[in-house]
Parts: sequence; structure tokens; C-alpha cells
Amino acid sequence: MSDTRKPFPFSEFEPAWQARWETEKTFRTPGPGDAGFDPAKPKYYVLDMFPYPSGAGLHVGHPEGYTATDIIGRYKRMRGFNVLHPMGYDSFGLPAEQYAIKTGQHPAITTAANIITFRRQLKALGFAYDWDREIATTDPQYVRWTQWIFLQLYGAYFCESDHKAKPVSDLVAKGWTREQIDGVRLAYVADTPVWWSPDLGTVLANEEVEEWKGKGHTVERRPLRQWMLRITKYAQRLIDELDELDWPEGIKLLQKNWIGRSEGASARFEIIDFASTIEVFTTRPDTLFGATYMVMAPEHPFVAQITTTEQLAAVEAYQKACASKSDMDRGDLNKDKSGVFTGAFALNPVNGGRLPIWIADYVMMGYGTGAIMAVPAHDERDFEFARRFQLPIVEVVSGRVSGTPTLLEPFSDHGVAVNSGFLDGLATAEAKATMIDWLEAKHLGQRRIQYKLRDWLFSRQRYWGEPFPIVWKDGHHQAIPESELPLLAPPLDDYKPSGTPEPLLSKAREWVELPDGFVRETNTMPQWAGSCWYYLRYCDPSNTERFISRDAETYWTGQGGSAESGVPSSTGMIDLYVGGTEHAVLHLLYARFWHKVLFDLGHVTTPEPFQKLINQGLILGEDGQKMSKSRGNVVNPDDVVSEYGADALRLYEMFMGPLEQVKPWQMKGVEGVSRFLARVWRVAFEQDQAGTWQMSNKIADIPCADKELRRVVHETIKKVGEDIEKLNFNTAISQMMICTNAFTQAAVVPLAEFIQFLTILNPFAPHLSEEVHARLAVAFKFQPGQLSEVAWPGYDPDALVRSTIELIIQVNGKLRERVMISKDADEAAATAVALGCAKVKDHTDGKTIRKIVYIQGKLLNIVAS
RNA sequence: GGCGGCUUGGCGGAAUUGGUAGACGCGCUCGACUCAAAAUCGAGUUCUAACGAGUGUGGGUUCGAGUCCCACAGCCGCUACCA
Repeated sequence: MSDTRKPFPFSEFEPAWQARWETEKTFRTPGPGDAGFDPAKPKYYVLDMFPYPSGAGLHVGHPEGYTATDIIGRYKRMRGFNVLHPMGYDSFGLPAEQYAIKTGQHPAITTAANIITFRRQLKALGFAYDWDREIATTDPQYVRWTQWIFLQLYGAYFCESDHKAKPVSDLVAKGWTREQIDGVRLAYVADTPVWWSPDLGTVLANEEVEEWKGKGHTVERRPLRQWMLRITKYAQRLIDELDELDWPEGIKLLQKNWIGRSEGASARFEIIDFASTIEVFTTRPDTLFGATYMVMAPEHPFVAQITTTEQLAAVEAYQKACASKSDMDRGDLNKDKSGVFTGAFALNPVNGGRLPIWIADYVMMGYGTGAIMAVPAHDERDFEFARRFQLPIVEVVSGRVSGTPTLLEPFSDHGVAVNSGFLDGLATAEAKATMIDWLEAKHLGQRRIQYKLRDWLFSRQRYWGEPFPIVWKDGHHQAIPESELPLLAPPLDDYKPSGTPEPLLSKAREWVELPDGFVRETNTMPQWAGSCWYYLRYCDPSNTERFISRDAETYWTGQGGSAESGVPSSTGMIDLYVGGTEHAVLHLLYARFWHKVLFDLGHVTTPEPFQKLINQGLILGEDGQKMSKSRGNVVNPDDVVSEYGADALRLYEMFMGPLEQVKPWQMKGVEGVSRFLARVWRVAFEQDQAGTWQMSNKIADIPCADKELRRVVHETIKKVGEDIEKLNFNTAISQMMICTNAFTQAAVVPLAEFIQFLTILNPFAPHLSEEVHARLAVAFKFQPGQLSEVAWPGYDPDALVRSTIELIIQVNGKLRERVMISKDADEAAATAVALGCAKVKDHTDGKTIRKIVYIQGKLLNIVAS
């Protein structure tokens, strides 16, 4: 395609500016210790969620968030901030390994190729990253520090009295045994039932199961020895410390619900004719008098012991059915409760009731104690189960004002205790407290807080992940010395899963077997590991002594910079973090957890990583559906760039609508913003017969005589600045369109005003604005510095003032007339004008004027009836 | 089932946070330029012939409601027997 046919020659100047930014390192960000670092400058750290470099390359969702942060970063830079806006790659991951299984190609080769593609695509969009800070989680020097942080977790325990992590060396000093210490480490080994996928050859985290099942892989439940991270110890802090963060409320709520705190009590029930008790957790201890049976999870270890011989066959059959059923869609089973009686009975501690003990799959082993007291009158699930198996239903909470309870449906709200001995007449809240006191006094139970959050299953049996820096001997694990980091995986010839849960790395015998009977841990870390701390590494990416230097850490958290930075010392390090909602829970929760551990151990100085968070909305296809290959509605950013240019793509993605909103792609919209950019171009240039662009003689280096034009320019400077601060990019672009239309229609365009406009356009369309500016510099012989180095222009408030305004005249709240009037007109003057209007008379004739509402400079409402 | 979000012209979306509903862009219509087309420039474009009506529906508060309150409906996410 010939450039003369393009509306403006972006395909010539865009690559040229990108090359210049690269060779001149225009967007290099000096940090502490770097040449050119100015500690007096306030810092601004704006971060994107880094991409997984898939084989498919960038999709249009990536540039949405990336452009938003680029605009903010460039704007803050022009405002005098030292802006850190880095980019990197979350480059471990299953697809590269799946590819290796198919082709035998080492995942490192595929990953390196994909990174090259991503880097080229990102550079083609003109983002102002400091490329010297680029990182990939697969780099040995990055892996080194990921493993180092793992060792910090391994070497720490959670001190219950101080609510924080401390080194286990403290416990050694207190004389704890090795087993005791291994039992409290934040990274520990446990046999747990996990989701194992034979064809992927790895276990999956609970939250990953659905995703891979959806892709056609099989998963099954298996008890396996796995590495776990004790995130549950941080459950309360992960909830409480959300308060200080400037995050969307919806995301905070999502995290809170995921952690799932509930308050209640544990209670122990004696098993009749059996020297043991069953412990349950309940949020409604006040309903204990209404407990008529008990249920244990089918996999509860007690079941085998308490089951009577008569019931044994039925119980075992049910357990077996549940184990194989675990893979089926549980949704289908929700309607029909199932279960089997064990033959055993427990004693209700408050009233001596004989409670049959059942097993049923509606009770989960993983939550609470894996057993419940069933109160069918006041719990929907228990009610359903009781009806199905004809178990007694006893009402103990009354929510009705009067009348006999019908018990046609469970009543799970709060009310007043009835049929409950010493609780009778108490409101639910008091009844709960009274019952807990009673249980505690009798040593039958205690107040308890329960979380849904489980410890984090941290090991995978994959190849393409960080190996654990751990060795084993005689059944004990221990850390390898820090000096041996990074510990890299050995190359393999065959990446195929063996079909057994034996990790792939165990195939590398020479790597695994060490002198003196030591063997290496062969599990690898999940992909989350690298993304848990990458934002720290950007601050000091080539440090070989520490994962981040103390100086870099304090400076980029805002504690080492100028006091005037305007950013009060905050709890979070990053000023703005932009990314998709898909990471609302997992990534953001995991990263917060790691950060808090590092904080507790004194390695970082803020308790939170991300002060402010924004979720960009999904971009849908033109058909309003999610983009997918199978639907054929995927838009490739490369195609958009070659057809319309990088500036047009950037601008369009920002013009589509509010950043946080879900919105459909419209190719016609890209044409629209491309036309806008062409209009800006043609303010300065016109095409001659030969098709070359010549400087337009409309531009003149003279003071702006056109007051209206000047007002539009200054309104634009004001609005665009304010909109960028609020992340309202779409309306900022609208305003720049209005301004461009004013330039287009003006007979003369004053040079100074036009350059001010180009300056505010620069963060949005950096290539075009720089190119126009550079050409103006040649034509008007001024110093051709880069626009991106120029200070953000101020606006002149006087230029905004209008002497006359349009006054809206309403009668009974309905618009009837509009008149031009002095902005200072008082109520009497305005009323006189309004009553003189014919249309106003039409609507007030024969009525009495009751009231006049006058908003000066805006409107006048006549209330008449 | 639970939690969250959304609902404004033919379309994407604006609306100073209670004060002109529909900015800006797309599309469409007409005009200019052209032998013609594209591109560009200019005018118009919520509906209605008009009176009027109008921000998912119904009510309320107010001089005035897209905006605040109550009830309901429809779409979209996330989550799912969490005791």
C-alpha cells in the first residue's frame, strides 16, 4: 500500500519515532544508584499485569490496559514525576510444555520465540516502557530470586501472638524439634486429596480444575504428598488490610467472600458406646437444641471406626460412589440429597438426645471439621435431607409473631429461641453468646472463627516451572544453600506425562540423585510464583545481591522520595495497577500474601503491594460475543496497526468507552479516530499535486486573536488533564476532537496554541504529535526537543470566562425558552427577561406564579399553577 | 441458589454528581468539489405530520430526577451444598 494513499503517513513516522525512543532511551527511568537519578523528584509507579507470552501473540485486550497506563505514565512524566512503567513476561506455563510434548522442542525455545513476538508487538505500539527493566519469570536470574523468596517462606512460621511471620530460627533457639518446626513452616509438606490430571501429568489447584476440564482434560481426586503454603494464617489480615486500599469495592468483596470468614463455635458430641467425640463447626450454636442428627463427610477418617457391622456394606458402597462421583458435575446432584446411616449415635450435649450419625456428600471434608450437627428446622440443606430420610425436625427458633409453627419450610433467619431450655426467649444474637459460654464452661466447645480459604497447594508435577530449592534425606526435607541458586531444571528428552503422579523431573536421574544419600525435590512451582513478586523486581531488575535493593524498595514505595510528592506514605507500593478481573481473586490474593510475608520478615517496607487497582473491561467481538477463534471474531492488533497505525489503535481503544466497562469492538470506530488523527495532521499540512505533505500556511507564529478559539484550547487543556487523572480517557478524546474541529474551522491557527494542543495529545498519540511538532520546529526554526520532554501545559482561567451565557427558562420544570443573558444577571433581571418571552407567557397565562427558582448562570424555573 | 455489575437514539457512548438528555464518534440523508468515484469539506439526524412524548417497568421524594428512595423485570460476569 502506498503511503500517499493513507490519510497521513503513519507507516513512515511511527517506526522512525519508535527507533529513536529505543536508541536514545527516551523513557529510561533512573532509580537509586543510576546515573541521572534525582531523589528530589516524586515517584509514580504505574503497573500493567504482565502477559503470558502465548504463541498467538498480543490480542486487542492487552493494549487496552497498556495504553491506559501508558497515557497515565507519559502524563505524570510531563507533570514532573519520575515514572516507573515497566513491562515483562509471565513466561512459565503449561502451553509451552504442551507444545514440547507434541514437538519435543524445549519449552525455553518456544518461550523465547514468543517473547520476541510480544516485544516486537509492544514496541510497535509505542509504549513508553523502560526496556532496560524488562524481565521474564523464566530468566535464571529471576528464578534465582523466586526460589530465594520460597526459601523465606520455608524458613518462616506464623507467630500467633504477634500475628506475623518470623524466622523459624527463633524456634530453634527455643529448643523446638525438627518435626515441630516442620509442622509450622509457611511452606510445608502434607498429604492432601488433590485434583490430579493424568493427561496433563500434574495436580491442579482447586481453582484451575474447571478451566482445564473445560479444555477437555480429565481430572480425578487423589491423596498425594504436596507442598502447601500456609496462606490461611493470613486470612484475617488479608481481609482487614483491604480497607486501606483504593480498589473497586466489588473486587474487595470478591476477595472477602473468597476468604469467607464466618463466626461461630465448635462443639464436641460424644459418640454413644464409643470412647471418642465428633467435633463440628456451626455458625448457629443457638440452635443446638434443634440438632436431631449428625452428618460426616464420606471421606471422614472416623467413619470406618464408628460404622456398625450391619451398616458397613452400605457405607462402603456409598463412599465408593462418592469417590468416583467427585469428577461428575456436582450441580446435577444438588437437588437430590443422598446419604447413608452409619449405625452409630451421638449424644446431644444440651438435652441428651440420641442423634443418628449419617454420612452424606453434602458435607465437605475440606471445610470446618468435616462433620456437622444437623438442625433441619433451621437449615435448608438439613431440612431437605431430613425430609428425604424421615428424620425428626424440631423447631427451636421462632421468627413468627404468633401461631403454631407449620414446619413446611426451614426458617434460617434470626428470631427468638424456643424449645431450648435455658435459651428460651433470647434473641438469636444473645442465644448464640449464651450457648457459647455454656459450651466453654462445660469444656464442650468454644468460640471459633472459620474461613473458607484453604492452604495454597503450591507444587506441580510439570517440567516448565521453578524447581523447589529443596533436597531430601531419610524422609526429611531441607533447603539448599542460597549460593546454589538458581537451581535450574535439567534438559529432558521426553516431556510426556508418565500417567503417574511422579513428577517429570524425577526422570532426570543424575540431577535428582546427589552424594551422601540426598535426593532433590522433583516438584516444580505453579505459574503464580513468578507473578507474585515481579513488581518488586522491576524496581531493581539486574541486582545480583538482593531481589530488590533497600534503596530501590524505599524509593519506589514513596518513602525515599521528596516529601512534596503529594502521595502520602501509603500502605501499598504501586500507585496504579491495571489489569483484568480474571485476576481479582487468585493472583491478587497470592501476591498480597507473599508481600505480607516479605513485609513481616523485614524485606519490604509496606504491608501491601498494590495501592490502587483498576480493572479494565473485556473487549468483545463486533458481534457482541467474547472473542474466540471458534467464533472467528478475533481482532488482531497487528492488522489494525498496519491498516490504521499504532496511534489509531491506541486512541480507539481509549475512545471505545470507560476503561472498566465491557464493550464491543467496532472497526468503523477505528476509522473514526483515524479520521480524527488525519484532521489533526491536516491542520498543519496539506497535500500538493504530487501527493507530498506541505506545511499549511494556516499556521502562523502570532498571538491568538480569536477569543473563542483560545477558549476552546484552554478548556481542552483543563478537561484533558482532569480526565486523565480520573482515567476518563474517552471523554478526554472527545474534547480533543472538539478542539481539532475548532482548529480546522479557524482561518488562522496560532502556532503556540497548536503546540499546546499537540502536547496534551502526546500521551494518547505520541507518534503523530511528535512528528507534527518536529516538522513545525523545522518550518518555524525552533529547537526541536521531544514533546514528551515538555511540561504539561497550564490553562489560563481567564480564557475560560464567557461574559454572556445561555439562560434556560423552565415553566414547572419544563424547558420553554433559552435566552442569552449576562452571566452576572440577578434574579430580578432574569425573571423580567423570562416573563417577557412569548413562550413563557403561553404557559403561564391564567396561572398564578407561586415560586421562582433561579440558578445564576444556568437556569430559571417559574412555578405556576 | 448466593454475590457483584449493567440497562440512555439505528450503533459505541456523553451528561458539570439533583439543573438544557443524547456531547464526541459511527451510521444515515442532503449539499459542495469531481467527467465520475473515493477522499475531503459543509448542513442535518431521539421519536412524532403535529400536539406532545422520551433514559428497562411501576411507584415515591423534589420547583426540577438518567442521577436520590422503594418494588419489579431483563441481560452479563463470578461463585456454587462453606454448616
